[in-house]
Amino acid sequence: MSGDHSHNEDQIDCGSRVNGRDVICLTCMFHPVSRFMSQTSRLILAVGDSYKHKDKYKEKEHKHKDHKKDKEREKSKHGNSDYRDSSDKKHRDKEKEKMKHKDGSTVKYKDKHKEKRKEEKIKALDGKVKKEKENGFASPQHVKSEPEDNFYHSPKHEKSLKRERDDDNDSEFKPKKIKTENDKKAKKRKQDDGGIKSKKTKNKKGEVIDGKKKAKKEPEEKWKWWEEERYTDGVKWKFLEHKGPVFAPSYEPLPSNVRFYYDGKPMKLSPEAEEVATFFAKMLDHEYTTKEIFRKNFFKDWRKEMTSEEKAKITDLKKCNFCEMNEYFKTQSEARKAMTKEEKQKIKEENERVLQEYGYCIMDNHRERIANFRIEPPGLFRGRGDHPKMGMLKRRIRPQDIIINCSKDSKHPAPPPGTKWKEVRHDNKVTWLVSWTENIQGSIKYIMLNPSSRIKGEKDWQKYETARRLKSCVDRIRNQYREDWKSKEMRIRQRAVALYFIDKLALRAGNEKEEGETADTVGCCSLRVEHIKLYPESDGQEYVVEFDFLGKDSIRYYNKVPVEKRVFKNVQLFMENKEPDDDLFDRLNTSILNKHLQELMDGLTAKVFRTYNASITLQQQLKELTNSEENIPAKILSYNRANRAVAILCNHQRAPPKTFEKSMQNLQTKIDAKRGQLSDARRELKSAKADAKVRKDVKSRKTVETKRKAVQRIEEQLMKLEVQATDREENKQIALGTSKLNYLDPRISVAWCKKWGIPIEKIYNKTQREKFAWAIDMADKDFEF
DNA sequence: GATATAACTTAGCAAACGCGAA
DNA sequence: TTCGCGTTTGCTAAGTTATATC
Repeated sequence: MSGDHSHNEDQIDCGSRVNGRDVICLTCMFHPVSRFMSQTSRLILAVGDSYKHKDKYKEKEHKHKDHKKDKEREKSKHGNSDYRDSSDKKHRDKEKEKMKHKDGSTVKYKDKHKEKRKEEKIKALDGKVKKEKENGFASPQHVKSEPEDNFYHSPKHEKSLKRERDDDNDSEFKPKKIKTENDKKAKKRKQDDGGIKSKKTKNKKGEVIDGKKKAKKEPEEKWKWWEEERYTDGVKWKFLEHKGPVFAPSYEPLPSNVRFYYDGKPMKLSPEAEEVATFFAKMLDHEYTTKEIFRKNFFKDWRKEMTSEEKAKITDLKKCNFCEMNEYFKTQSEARKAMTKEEKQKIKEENERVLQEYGYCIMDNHRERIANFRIEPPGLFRGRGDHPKMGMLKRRIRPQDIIINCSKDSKHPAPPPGTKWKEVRHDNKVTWLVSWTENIQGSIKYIMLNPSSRIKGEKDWQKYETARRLKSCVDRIRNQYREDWKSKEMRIRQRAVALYFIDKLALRAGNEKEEGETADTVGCCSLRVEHIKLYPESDGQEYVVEFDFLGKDSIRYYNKVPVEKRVFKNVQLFMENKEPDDDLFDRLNTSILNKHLQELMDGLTAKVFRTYNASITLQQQLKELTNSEENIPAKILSYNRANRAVAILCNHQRAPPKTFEKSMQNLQTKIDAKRGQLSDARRELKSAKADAKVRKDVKSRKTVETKRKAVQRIEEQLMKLEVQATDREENKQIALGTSKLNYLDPRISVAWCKKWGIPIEKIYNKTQREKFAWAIDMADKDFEF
């Protein structure tokens, strides 16, 4: 795996090991993709668990924190000087003069926020609570190759794709009305497509039950919602009926022989305290339970559940022994695995029954699958990365916490006997069926429909249509932000540079986050000076910017990329006279950016660039990598490589599977065996040929043919295995699923499959085919994103 | 305009599932 | 039939964006 080249000065060499993890350069890792990756970018991939420490990274953070501490003191002495006012470099002075000219305001958008962060940081440091970056994952980042031929004009907007549904302002949402409306639609479609499936889709409410049975027996008869009209004016549905959520099973106290020990002595806990103790006991093998914050938060919340006697006695978590409880749960889990077939079958049937009862709702005459109909059970909060709230108790949700959303005229879900819902509302401007407020962040959680549902599918389709519209005006937008790099106003320059990063590197928007409430992660607009390094020259390239920060889910983004001179100079300017923990874009936030984007194109937001660039990259890559001469497995490898290119662009990483090495070894063994088989078969063919030459009879000629076919078959099998090995190796720490599910217009994949005669099942599994049913149905082989 | 809140999408991990080899 | 492994599915945290409120 080791490459013969090395990366940058303070970078890690390809093939070396950092803190026990392999460092792999993607250029070595998979060539076809690297072909389109910028030759100048340097991609380093450090292998490891996303939330594990990486000392090198940590060290750097430490340095920054210490540095920050010093600077804080200095700053409090001298006040916060405006970086625009002092510079010893001539050209920058000139730039600054220009800036001042038009942008004389002294108030920076983010000052308040920044100050707060500083205060808290000082507090944290004073309190000797050192925050460390947990994630040691370096991103396998690549720079999107910028398409030059973006002048394709999508002929239609999503709005024009379908006629808008008449909004009859029906505030009552009576099924009767729906029927009338549907009858109209049925007539319309009869004209359109000969009325296929009209019977089922046109059923009135009472007949849906019938459709239920039908759906089970004849799953091929699916509702083509994409052939119908859409609602307008924010109405999401007109009729909604469901059975409410399924609550977590109530707590079952431990058997008396399973004991908790405090300070070496057995201690019987009250049911409330015991339940919370089991949450911790179940996690004993997890790294979480060794983390100081986790333990602190857990213990604090656990004590809240204790009786006063327990509280008085249990004062030190270190003296708590949960081992017996932990053993008990392990035994339970073993027992579950060892259940008889019949027992397992019974459980399966019960699950199916619950699914049938609670897992579906009726929305506008159709029985639709609900995504998450079970309420999240109580437990300990497991935040990602260095989360300040990890270990806190996630409390049990009760009926009185639940808000039900359904039609007025539907059969309302009944709360469990003796309980009440918090509220039953009838809001058809939202898509959720059930909601509750969670106690860790105070955010609202929802029960919504499955991705295969009309309501989700329509939105998904619309998302890709917006991205396709961007395709037709991306050149104009790019030209504009290039112009804006020269603006006299700082805020406009910042906006333009940020947009360039979002477009070129597929960065997320980067909202501001409340300090101390979540892990310290950033996106584009919230980048800080400490996340960027500038190299006027590096590795023979000019104007190189190095990004190193923790993004969503505390996944590390690392990328060293050459940028245009003007961008470089601007970033230099933005960084001037700032502290490491100052915002890079102090005059920009996501709201400002998105407002600007909205002006450039209707419906345009920062995240559309991610969708657009992901999809366009897939399409380009498929064109480039697919070889018409190759067989199906080879073509699928090409598809996966194109998919991989997108995953790299979007920085979708995964921890290498625990069994990765072993599984590669197994595959290699298979390959070796197959090679042996092949040489045997070839030998046999040779001798059969020789034999046939001597004998010259039909039988021996037949034998030759048989042997020839055997060789061919084995060759094919070997090729398949080798392709599989390549694919798996290249995929070691790249997650394809996220981009496939969320960023790639499915019509591109469907068109590709149709063009090359690849069964769609090879690209999408059952769930994915359900989600993308609309695309599978509507895209033909000539579809262009 | 700033801030809070609501609604919805995107994200990675791990348990469950299911299939082929032994 | 069992076992081991790859794949699928469920789970829920963590983002983005729109909207409401002050």
